[in-house]
Amino acid sequence: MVTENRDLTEVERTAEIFRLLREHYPRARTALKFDTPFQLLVAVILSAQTTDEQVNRITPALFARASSPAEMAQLKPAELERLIKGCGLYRNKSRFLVEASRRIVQQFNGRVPDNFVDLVSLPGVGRKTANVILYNAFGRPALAVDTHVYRVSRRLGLARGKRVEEVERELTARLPEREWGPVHHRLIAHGRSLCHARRPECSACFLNRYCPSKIEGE
DNA sequence: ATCCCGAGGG
DNA sequence: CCCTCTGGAT
Repeated sequence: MVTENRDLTEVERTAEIFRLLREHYPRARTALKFDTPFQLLVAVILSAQTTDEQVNRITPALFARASSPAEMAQLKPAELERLIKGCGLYRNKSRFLVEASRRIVQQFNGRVPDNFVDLVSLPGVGRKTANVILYNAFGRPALAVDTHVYRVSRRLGLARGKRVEEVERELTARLPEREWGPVHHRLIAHGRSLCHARRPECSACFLNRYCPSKIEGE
């Protein structure tokens, strides 16, 4: 109902962007396969610098061997590295998985914590991983800022801060809590399908009218 | 700021 | 060959 020929305000522009994202990615959700919070924790740690598809190829055999923190805590480093090879960064990830599993057993009675402070206290779990677990495993309001969310939201002018934590604050401030998780997945879907890191497909993008970073001819 | 690090795409 | 993929620790 924009009957006047005036520029949209910032609030109107961002609202329109979020609306179009919701319209184009109505069911965006994590592609990682998991049955329990612990399995999700493992999958998210493995997903660093790797595609979800690659993680899903590895986790079935891994979970068949160890699907609980108690079981994974006892795996020998060599065996675990073999199980997760193909994921990249496997030495770090192997160490994180064993150490985090031990801490979950010893300090949290074998249960993945459902709060941010305890989650980020686990080795290999940073802000992004903790927020992914809070939303996807426990249904808590959380907006994880990963490489896609960071890049896409800044290009669209939804956030301006340079630090990840600032971007997270700006995005959550613009949205009701129930939208935090869904928006995270929609921004990722958009980053993967059109708003690539290298050559964004601006001419094919349904948001290009509202995008301050639109590149002509792309 | 740098390191880790395999798989897949262009 | 180069780059990127839902990072975290030092």
